[in-house]
Amino acid sequence: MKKLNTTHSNTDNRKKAIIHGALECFISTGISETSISDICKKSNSSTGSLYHHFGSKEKLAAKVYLEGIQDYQKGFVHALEASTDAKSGIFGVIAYHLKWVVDHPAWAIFLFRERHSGFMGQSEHELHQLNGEFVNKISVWFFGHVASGTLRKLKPDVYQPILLGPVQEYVRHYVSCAHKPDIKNVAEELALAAWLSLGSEQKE
Amino acid sequence: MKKLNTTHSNTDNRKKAIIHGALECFISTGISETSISDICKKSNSSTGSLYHHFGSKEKLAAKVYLEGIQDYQKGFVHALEASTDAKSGIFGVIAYHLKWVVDHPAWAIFLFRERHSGFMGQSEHELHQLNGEFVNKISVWFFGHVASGTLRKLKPDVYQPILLGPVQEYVRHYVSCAHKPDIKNVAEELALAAWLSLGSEQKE
Amino acid sequence: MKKLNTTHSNTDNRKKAIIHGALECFISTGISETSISDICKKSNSSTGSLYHHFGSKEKLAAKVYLEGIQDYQKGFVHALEASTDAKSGIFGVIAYHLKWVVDHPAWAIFLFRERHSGFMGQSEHELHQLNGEFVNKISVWFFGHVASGTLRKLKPDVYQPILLGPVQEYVRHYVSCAHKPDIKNVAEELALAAWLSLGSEQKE
Amino acid sequence: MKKLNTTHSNTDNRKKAIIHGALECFISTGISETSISDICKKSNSSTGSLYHHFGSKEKLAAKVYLEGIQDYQKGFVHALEASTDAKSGIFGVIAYHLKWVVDHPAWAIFLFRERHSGFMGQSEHELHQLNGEFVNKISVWFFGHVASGTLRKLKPDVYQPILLGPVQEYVRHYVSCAHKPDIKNVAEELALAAWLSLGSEQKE
DNA sequence: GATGAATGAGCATTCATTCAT
DNA sequence: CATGAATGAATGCTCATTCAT
Repeated sequence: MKKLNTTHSNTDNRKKAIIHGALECFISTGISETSISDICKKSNSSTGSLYHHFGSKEKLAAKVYLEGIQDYQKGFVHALEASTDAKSGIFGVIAYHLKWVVDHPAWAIFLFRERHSGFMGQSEHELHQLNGEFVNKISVWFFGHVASGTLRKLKPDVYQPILLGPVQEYVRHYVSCAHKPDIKNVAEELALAAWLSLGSEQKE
Repeated sequence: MKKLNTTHSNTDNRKKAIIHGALECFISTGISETSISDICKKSNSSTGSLYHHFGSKEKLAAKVYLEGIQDYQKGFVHALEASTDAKSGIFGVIAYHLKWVVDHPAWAIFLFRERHSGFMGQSEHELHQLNGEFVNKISVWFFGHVASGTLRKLKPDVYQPILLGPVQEYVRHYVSCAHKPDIKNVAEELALAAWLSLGSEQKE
Repeated sequence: MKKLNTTHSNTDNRKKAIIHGALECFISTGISETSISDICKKSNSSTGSLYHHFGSKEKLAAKVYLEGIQDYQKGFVHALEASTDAKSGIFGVIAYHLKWVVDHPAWAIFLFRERHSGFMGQSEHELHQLNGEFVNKISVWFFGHVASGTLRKLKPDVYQPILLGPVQEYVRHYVSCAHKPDIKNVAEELALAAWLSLGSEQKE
Repeated sequence: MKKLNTTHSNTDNRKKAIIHGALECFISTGISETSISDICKKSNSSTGSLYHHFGSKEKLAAKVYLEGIQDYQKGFVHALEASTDAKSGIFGVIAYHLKWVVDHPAWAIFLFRERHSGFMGQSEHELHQLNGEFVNKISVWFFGHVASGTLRKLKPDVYQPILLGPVQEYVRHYVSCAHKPDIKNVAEELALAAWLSLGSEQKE
């Protein structure tokens, strides 16, 4: 009478359905504006079930956020660390960022459209840890290339803005409208821009 | 015989108080998370008064937003159009942006921390018009300098991200923590980065 | 400098405008559902003015009601007392009722569509007195004709319902829809019905 | 294994309690003047529960109305159609009407004291359908007896007013005061009145 | 008399969360 | 684990009324 051998139980499917339902709701109406009942309808689950699996709206939102950012960051770091030199690293991560956005449109909207302070609640710790490691790895990479002279020496705070600010800004706009970007060419131009700003070949 | 010379009526003061109270609340807890009652407490006004003057929470939020963005954009365009050449224009607007953020910390948090789609409601039209003119003026400036060869020719969509993405990203971070930036030097570095990305002197 | 010789001052006009504005609002949305502000808009007056002249919403509603019912009752009693015999009295008041409804459509809706208990508040006394006299006069008329044998002897409570119930019911329906009745013929049929019910010629 | 044979679930009881609580409130203070909180107190339920089951105040009011009118109309039609001739039909429905009022005093006040246009909102359709069938059945009955010559031929619009106007008017008065009528005798007199007005035996 | 800003209690409704089944 | 009825605090908003000008 027991369920034998369902490797991925219904439980897992249910959880996934809720997470995706929540994501859909969050991006189409905002986190605060999404009610538990909205999520239940979208994911064909019951209030009780949702609470059984996630405990609270806040924890569910955090779960959604972490799920996405983890995937994003893992690929990002991989792209960076797989690079053979500074220039290819910069081109790599910009291309990666754009591709990730195109491949995960819902997550992209959720992660990059708004700030998420205040919604992480108890899970803020987990997020901070994640971000700490992420920033750390990026910094290590940067400092290595600054030390070797391939990247210009700047105030530590500006590396990430200069590297990612333009793509982020571009994506934020792309994500607000519904319009698909011509990734290939845009990636090239944005990456080149970052490289021109960060690389150390003398100019001025 | 009445009301001679009350330059700023109580009505105006009341409205300003409400707008500023709302701004304070919005940035410290978020728009959705701010209740009308919060705003009333903060601005020492009554529910009725708030509604008498603004009609709804949505319209109030829109008013707050428009008030801020109008001031920001006016100065921005001025800085751009006052520039004598492309390089000084770029350095000018970056410096302007950072200075505006430091001078109007609350507005900066409100305007630059989150997207505001969905909170403009009926006022979206007014905002679109405002943004339209703003983007237009910037485009005109850019195309002029591209035509004259001082700026590189790129896809139209990437100019603004490359110009402002880094400062925005920097500011977003600065605004999340509470830490005052070393504006002077940071402005210089961010402006130079933008110039290196956009200027047409051959490098690569 | 004083207003000389305005027989009907602006004050009177203002009061009339408010009463009629209120009546319009009351019949189109209901008393409770009509706000003071609605009435002000409809009558081009200010809140303050309305309160200056009428003191409260309740008193205004009462004034509107009394104004109407007084006019109605005066004509009714006149029609009754001017009659030469029972039959002509009955035909007279039924015709009067229908004509009054057609001539004062707004008042008719207001007076005959709903009960007005609870809205008279302090003015209930005035209304009771008015109704008392009205019912009294009708009763006197009835009893006279019962005594003289032209009208059947019935329980006192049923005379008015039998006399007016049908027209009231007819009017209530006519007033709910917007459809003009063929007064002439309908009046004849309804009056005859009342006469058949009340008159004493033997039948059954 | 669960819930065997709970004929009337708690849910049903809860709904009934709310409907009756609402009815009580509506007749004692009016629909608009009754607050949701009043109904909750009267019915020992919570706001949330009320909204869970009825969706809105308007829908609840409609439900209360429909519940009552359905019961009233069903019995009315039955009394009419069970009659063997015109006269017994008329006497039957008048008696039925009065008896129903006495047996369901709260419903009677609610149904017959005020017009309910405007409070049905979305449910107006359901009501119109109900009323349509009701009026239809009555008309069929009337036309049958007119055709066979037992009832006088009149304009279609006046049959119902003449038949029911007097009782309605009588009941409306009875319902405004709290005084119990001497049903038996009154029913007789009102029914006779209707019969005298409608029946075709020559008189005048 | 006229005006309309100000007040704050009150209202319908929503919603995260709990819990019995 | 799943369900959905129940809860009640909280929210945005309305409105009769007051009062300074």
